[in-house]
Order: sequence, then C-alpha cells, then structure tokens
Amino acid sequence: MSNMLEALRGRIAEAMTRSFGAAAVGADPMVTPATDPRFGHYQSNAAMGLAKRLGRKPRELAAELVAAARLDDLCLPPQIAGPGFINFTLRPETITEELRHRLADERLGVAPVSPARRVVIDFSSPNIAKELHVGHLRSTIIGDCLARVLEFQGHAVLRRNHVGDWGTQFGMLIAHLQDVCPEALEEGGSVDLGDIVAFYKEAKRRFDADEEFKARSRGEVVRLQSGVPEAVRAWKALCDQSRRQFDEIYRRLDVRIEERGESFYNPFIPETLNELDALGLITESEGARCVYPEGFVNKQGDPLPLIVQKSDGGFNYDTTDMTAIRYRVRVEKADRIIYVTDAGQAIHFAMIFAAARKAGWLDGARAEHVPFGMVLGEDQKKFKTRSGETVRLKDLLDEAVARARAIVDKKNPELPGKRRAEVADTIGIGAVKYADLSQNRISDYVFSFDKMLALTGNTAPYLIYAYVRVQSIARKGDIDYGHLDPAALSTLETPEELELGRALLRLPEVIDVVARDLMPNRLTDYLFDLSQIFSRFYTNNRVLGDPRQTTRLALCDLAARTIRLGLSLLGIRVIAEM
RNA sequence: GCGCCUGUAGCUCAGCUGGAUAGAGCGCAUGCCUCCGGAGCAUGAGGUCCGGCGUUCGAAUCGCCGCAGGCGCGCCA
Repeated sequence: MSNMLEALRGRIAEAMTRSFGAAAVGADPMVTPATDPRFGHYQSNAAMGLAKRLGRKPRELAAELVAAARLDDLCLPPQIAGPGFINFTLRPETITEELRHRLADERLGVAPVSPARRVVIDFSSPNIAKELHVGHLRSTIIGDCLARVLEFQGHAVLRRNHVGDWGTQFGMLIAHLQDVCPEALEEGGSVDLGDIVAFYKEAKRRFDADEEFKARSRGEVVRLQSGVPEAVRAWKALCDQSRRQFDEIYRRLDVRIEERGESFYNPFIPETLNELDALGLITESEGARCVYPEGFVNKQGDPLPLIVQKSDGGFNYDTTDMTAIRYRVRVEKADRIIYVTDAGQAIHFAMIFAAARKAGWLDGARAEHVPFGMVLGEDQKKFKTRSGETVRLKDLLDEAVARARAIVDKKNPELPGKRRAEVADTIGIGAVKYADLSQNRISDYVFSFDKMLALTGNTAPYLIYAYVRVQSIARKGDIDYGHLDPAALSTLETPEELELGRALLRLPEVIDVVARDLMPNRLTDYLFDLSQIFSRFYTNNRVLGDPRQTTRLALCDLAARTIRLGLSLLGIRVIAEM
C-alpha cells in the first residue's frame, strides 16, 4: 500500500461500518494529513461528524473507532485529542518498509489509476499569423503540466491545440500574400514567408488604409470558405509558416501538443447544428440562430444566447466550441474534457457546457474549465513591454535564459561554457514555468524575473539545487545510486531521517490531489516542502562516512528521484551540476 | 447596472471535501563554514485572514449584506 492516506481511509471506513453499522454507511472517514506535525502524520475528523448523526459524544465515538480499527501494521496507537480528533503516527518500520519498495520502483509508489480515462486537454491555442505571447504562457504551461500528471496516472490524454486558423482575418492575409509571394499560391512546394507576424501587421495596415485591398480581402474570405484551391493553398502556406514559429517555442518549452485548429471542425458544423435544431434548442433572434442555456442573462436581464450561426450565415467560436465538444465526446470518446483558458472566458464555457448538457452530449463525460488569472507586470498592471507592446514569448524566454546564464557564470565559472549554457537553459525555462505553476492559478500572477530566478525560496533554482546536491554527494563518495540494495535501508532513526522519510511517502497523495483539483501549485508546494526537509536532513545528518551511510544514501536517492519526477510532471528538467 | 474572480504578515503568496495555537518565501534582526556545494541551515520579530451579520461543536474556508480592486457582459476569440 503506497498511498498511506488511502490506506488509512480504508481502515477507518471499515472500522466505522464495523462499529456503527448502517448508520455509518457511506460516511466519510475524513482522513487528512495532520494539520500540525505535533499531531502526528494523519488525522481523522470523522467522530465529530458522526456525533450529530448518532446523537452521541464525539470522543466516545473516536475511542470506539480506535478500538475497532486494525492499524497496528501501519501506525502507533492512535491518540484522541480535543473534541474528538484521532491522530495517527506512522511506525518507523512502516515508513522504512515502504521506502524499500520505492527504491525499486520507477514510479516511486504512484500506482496507475484504474480505470484509465480518455481525457482531452485543450490548451495553448494561439492564433495563426500571430505571435505566441505572454497571454499564451499560462495556458501552455498549465495545460502541459496537467497533461503530464494525467498521463503519468495512466490516462489516455489527447493534447489539443485549438489554434485560431479560420475566420475573416484570412482574407487580408491571402490578399497580401498574392502581392508579396505569389509563388505560395501555386501547387506543391513550401515557401518560407519569413516573419509571419510582420506579415500580419503589414496586411492589417493595408487593410485599414486601402479600400481596394479591403474589398479584395473580403472576396478572398469567400473564396477560401467555398474551397477555391488557390485560396486554400494560400491559407495552408500561412498556417505552415505560423506552425513553424509556434513549434520552435514549443520545442524550447518542451511542450508536446497536437494542432487541431478551428478549421478541423468545419465539416462537422452542419450535423451539429442539425442536431441542436432537431432537439428544439435553436431559436432565431435578429437573424442569428441562438441557443439559450438557462441561467445566463445579459446586462438588460434578458436571456444570454450562444450564437451558433451569425445573421450573415457565418460561424463564430460558439459554433466551433459546440462542434468541438460534440466531436470530442461522440468521435473521440472523451470521458473528460479540460479547457485551460483565462478566467475571462468562464461564462463562455459555462454556457457551452450548459448547452452541451442540454443536448445530452455530456451524459457520459465531464467537461471542466480550468481558469487562470492574468499575467501582471511588477506595477500590477497587465504585463507589457516598456513601450507598451505585448511581450513575445520568445523574448521572455530569451531574457530568462540570459539572466540565468549571468547567474551561472558568476556562481560557477569553472563549469565549461557548453555546460553553463545547458544549465542556463534548464534553469531559465524551468524558472519561468515553476513561477507560473507555483501560483494558485485562479489569481492574477505578478511576473518577476528576479523572483523566479532567486536562489532561495520557492523557486525552480532552489529545487534543482537540492537535486544537484544529491548528485554532488554521489560524485564525492563515488556512489552509484543505481546499485543501492533496497534491503540495506535500515529502519529510520533520527528526527531528520524520519521527517524526510515521511515526506517522501506523501508523493502518491499529492499526485491524486493535483489530478483531482487540477492545481499544479499543490505539487510545487509539496516539492518545496520536500526540498526544505531534505536540506535540513543533509545539513544535520552526515551522509558519507557515517555508520548509517547506506540508509542515508538511500534517502538521498529517493529525495532526488522524487524531486526529479515531480519537476518532470511540471515540465521541468534537472541537471547534475549547476 | 448585472455577472464572474480576487482581498490573509511591510512585499509576493500558500492555506487541499469546514477542524486544533493561520503558514512559507522575500525583506528585517541574530547565530552557524577544521564539516558531503553557504545557491545552505538555525533562531526571532511581524496578523482586525477587507468589514458586518449568520450557519456550525468548530469558519480564512460555507451563506447573506456591504467595501475595494480586476475581468467580462449579442453575432471577435
């Protein structure tokens, strides 16, 4: 049993039914990590809740539960405290035994979930012909992290980049392309259009300034939508060019994602609308076709619509999102669909989900919006460059790496230049990700290079440093952690050993919580806590040359592997030296 | 105007199905290198959990009413 919390929960649930029979069936054993180390490792608050239902004193019930529970193999005799808290302390032998298993377990005690589900995660989602900018940072990083966590649990995760690759803006882009790069309209061959963003800006400038160009642009939209091959080729060339620029950033961020843009869903729009219509969910209003999910009103207090077809016959993101959610359930057989977008879209998704539910599409599936707050500058205003421009992700990453490089150069000039470059890259990118993920994603997040790259505190550099220290011990002592014999791990004794051992055991519970709440900061909090405990351990417990060397090396190895695994779930790499 | 989100130490933030004396980092003060990397460790000061009322054995957490800030509010996404 590698998840101690689950184990205890099971034992208490069992004791509850044994002691109180039907009255306790389905009641929550209320087992949680202890709120304070002085209370032990875990606690159950079930007695207080039960007291009301059974009309008895909570401390009495707690005593009965303790008497009825079979816990001897896991913990010391439980203590009853306060109004009826039951406090559990794991036995040192239990902790040690479990750590022996972990030494030989690649997954460090985290069992794959059963049954595995099919999960669609919709994240990042930039627009074609535009830049990946700071506005995409959180969606990309958080979405990737959630994907990694759910994949590690064993779920089949479909990572979807719902890029904006359709719409009226393509008219001006195609018209501009005709003028500056006519060869892109020909069949076959790919063309390098250069900086697609500059291209977009120029097209936009002409569109705003030139009536003839504007008219031509409108014509191109029509040609594209009706599938004229030349227009479609131009569109593809534009998307390809954008994709190359996106992929460069995803590569640097080590983010894997499958592009499935809005255009992908075009063929499925008619059947989606037909089905909504057949269900009687579509109402016409001012020439537009609308779905009115209940409970949403506009500023006049009138029902708020999803406009699934505009009055000009065109489609918008309500249409695409309705089509996509239906496709994901019906065709991709998703059990769970997760949308990682800014909090400002909360109402939009609430409406999409409500409408999809009404249509019966979510009967066997769960749709969730995972909202996050804005990225703010240190002035607490929306994060912009000094000149007021949107911050490009590329520039942001470059600066993080450059700053990390400056720190490495200063701290460890003996490291060869090539290694310093790797270290700077790992730390710089890792710091950007960690800073974002360690924040409660709901609140707005103040972006600060200085804070994220700080060598102390809850930052990527601090965690990576803890990892590096373990590798450093190995180098010093000429140790190969791969050759440690699990059986040689003796029962933990010192307070620091026990504290570290207990912290290591928590990993499976933490992963469960992250997957349940989709809150990466629960994982970063744990890793930071673990790293601090590890630092305490190795400053106070000599490893090399100590009679307990083997046991302590095993703890070092487990700490390093736990940190490495945890960081990998955040999308952050480690290095052996820094 | 309505809706959503946020409000916790000087600053930046945690606080997980309501649980015990509310935590961390930074900053500040004071210790610790004959010792595995001091990018570290230890100790301390610092709180009207925005305010009020309510629910509960128990509220930072739930409900209602206010206050402040952010975001959104019909054919962009």
